[in-house]
Amino acid sequence: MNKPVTIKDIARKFRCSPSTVSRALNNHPSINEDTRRNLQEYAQKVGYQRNQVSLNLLNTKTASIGVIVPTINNYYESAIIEGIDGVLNPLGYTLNICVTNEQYLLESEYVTKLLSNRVEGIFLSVSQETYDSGHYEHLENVGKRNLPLIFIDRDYEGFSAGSVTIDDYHGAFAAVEHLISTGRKRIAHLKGPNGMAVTEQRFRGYTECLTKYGLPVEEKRIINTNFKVESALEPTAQLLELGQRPDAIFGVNDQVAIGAMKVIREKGWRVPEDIAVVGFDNSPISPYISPSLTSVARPGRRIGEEAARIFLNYLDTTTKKDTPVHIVLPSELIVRESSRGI
Amino acid sequence: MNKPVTIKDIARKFRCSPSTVSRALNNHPSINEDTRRNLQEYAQKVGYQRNQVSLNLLNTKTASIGVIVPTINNYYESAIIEGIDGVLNPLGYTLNICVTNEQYLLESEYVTKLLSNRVEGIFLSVSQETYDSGHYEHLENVGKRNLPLIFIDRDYEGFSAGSVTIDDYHGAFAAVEHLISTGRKRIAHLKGPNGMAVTEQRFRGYTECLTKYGLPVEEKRIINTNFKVESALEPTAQLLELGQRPDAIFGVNDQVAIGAMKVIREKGWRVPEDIAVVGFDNSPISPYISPSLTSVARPGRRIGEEAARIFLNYLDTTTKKDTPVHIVLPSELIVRESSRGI
DNA sequence: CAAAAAATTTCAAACGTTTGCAAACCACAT
DNA sequence: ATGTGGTTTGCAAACGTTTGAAATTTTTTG
Repeated sequence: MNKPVTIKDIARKFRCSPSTVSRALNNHPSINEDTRRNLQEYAQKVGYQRNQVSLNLLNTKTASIGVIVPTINNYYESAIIEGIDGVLNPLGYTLNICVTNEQYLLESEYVTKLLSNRVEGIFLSVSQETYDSGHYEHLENVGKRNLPLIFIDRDYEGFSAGSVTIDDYHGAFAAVEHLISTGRKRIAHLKGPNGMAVTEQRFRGYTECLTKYGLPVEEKRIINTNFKVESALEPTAQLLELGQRPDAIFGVNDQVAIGAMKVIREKGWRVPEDIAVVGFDNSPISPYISPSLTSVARPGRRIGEEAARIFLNYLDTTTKKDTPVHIVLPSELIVRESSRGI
Repeated sequence: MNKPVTIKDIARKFRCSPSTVSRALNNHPSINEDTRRNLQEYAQKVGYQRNQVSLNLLNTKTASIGVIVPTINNYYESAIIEGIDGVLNPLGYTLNICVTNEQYLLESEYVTKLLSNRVEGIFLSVSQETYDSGHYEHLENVGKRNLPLIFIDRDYEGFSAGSVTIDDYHGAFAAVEHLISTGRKRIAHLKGPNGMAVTEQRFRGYTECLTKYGLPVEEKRIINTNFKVESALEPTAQLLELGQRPDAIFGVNDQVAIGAMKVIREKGWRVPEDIAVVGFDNSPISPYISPSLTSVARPGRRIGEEAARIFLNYLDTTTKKDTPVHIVLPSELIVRESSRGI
């Protein structure tokens, strides 16, 4: 690992000042044509790369922004990141992606690290632990710096900042309404972990829809999962053993719905004839599994894009930023085979 | 967006020198106990965050490393990243993730950017365009700097550097051998894009296995896809219309295999009775779709971890680094319903 | 009380680059 | 020779931090 060539090295070699080298490499007009060519050729030859770190220090800006997410191992999350990247990368920004694994401690450390690295904005999808604990001290310094902070996907009520989320409530409502409209009456819900906004919003959509149509909200038809496919297996088995077997299952996401479908079939029931299944996320394979999965689509990429635009607005000092912008994107029910009418 | 508080600001406030503040905040022993406490309290109060950028410049090191991948929107790729992160993050490194979208130009720009940002190593999963073009000029400066460079997942023969790949050849071989052992004779292959190492290795495993068992390699049973589920639909339909209909399909990845299964069933055939299907990747849902998908598991996380270890070895100057380390991890066939014996 | 020792603080340089301003150089006309 | 104007180059400061060595203050000791 060699030391990188610096402007000073080149200056020494050519017995000129660093300023001259700097200007030559930047095509400054007041540099002699020959000097410029020689210096540029030499720089090229020795593989000179301008030290961006020093520039960042000089300009007290870094053109980098932090993105903190619970996981990237997931279609939806990575679509969000692609959305942010798609808008900000062409503008010269570098993304600093941090994966918290749903841990408060990591989230907190990452915030500090990003602040310390002088990112110009932070996009944060709050971790589950952070939700549970209700902490937001780790965001205090972000507030003190008044650094652009945008919550993505998961809003965090305790803290005033911009946010882009999707309308989980209406998405869930639509899903359940659809199940009711196809004649289902005993609709179970495989819920996410308690306390998380996504979880609770969808849950609320579920319960309020049932209530609206005069159906009872039965506690025994509501079981928690952790979003993963494995976590749906045992709960689904339980549901199937209820005296009043559900005739539909609404999963908090596609993973859970897929897990439920597997168990249903293993126990000898049919989807959708005996039990309809609806998921959430519209993950890329949902149209291709069998039966294809009815699901609520979340525009992941657009969340990222909108969040990036909010960020860019923050920078625009002409706009007042006193009132944080909240954008709620609509979700869309996509009906497929797994919930066909009976 | 306020200017961050600096050590100088604090020094001015307390009418002392920046050195004192620096030492106080770093708990240097030669600082008076009271001074230290006062300064620390004040720093805390105003939300001082040490400027890592200036430190990076001072120390000419950044503790950050670049990761360039074609996409993160994919279980396997993101597992690799998690593997790298898992090893390097606890050691204080920051990952700088760059997504090329399979474009040479972006890959090239990212290399420059990372070099310019003085990352201490680069993990590169070469983009498809780079493969196609055979370019590697964008890596020249990495070579000149003698910066640790590790190819992940996709090796790049034109350039001498460490690499961690998986044994695609034997994985594919095992998959096809398994199909043959269950009595299949007309095994088709949904191939990836031509020219990519993964594609060609798996293809070689496919052809050589057929040959070994005395089966003909029929061109009309081999069709290209682009890894995505949609790109398998039309090709599968074609396969089904062959006079000699295939009795098995080996997909270059799970996505493609899932697409194939869908078309097979839509056309009225059964999986695995009429046509067996095998994928590659062992993606998390493969056990849960119906029929569950036989697939070759690639240890994505381990690739990342091993790559990180190679990187750490580079740093260890005691080891000679003249001969780049190449690690090939085994892949493992996982048999499920989609290829049950007839 | 002076001198020595210890404790605490400051100075200055360094990391690599850019940039306003001053200085040097050149050619040419007076 | 002197002045003018233009071209080219160099100086020095700045960004924020750390750190060895020097300087200052305080404490201890004889």
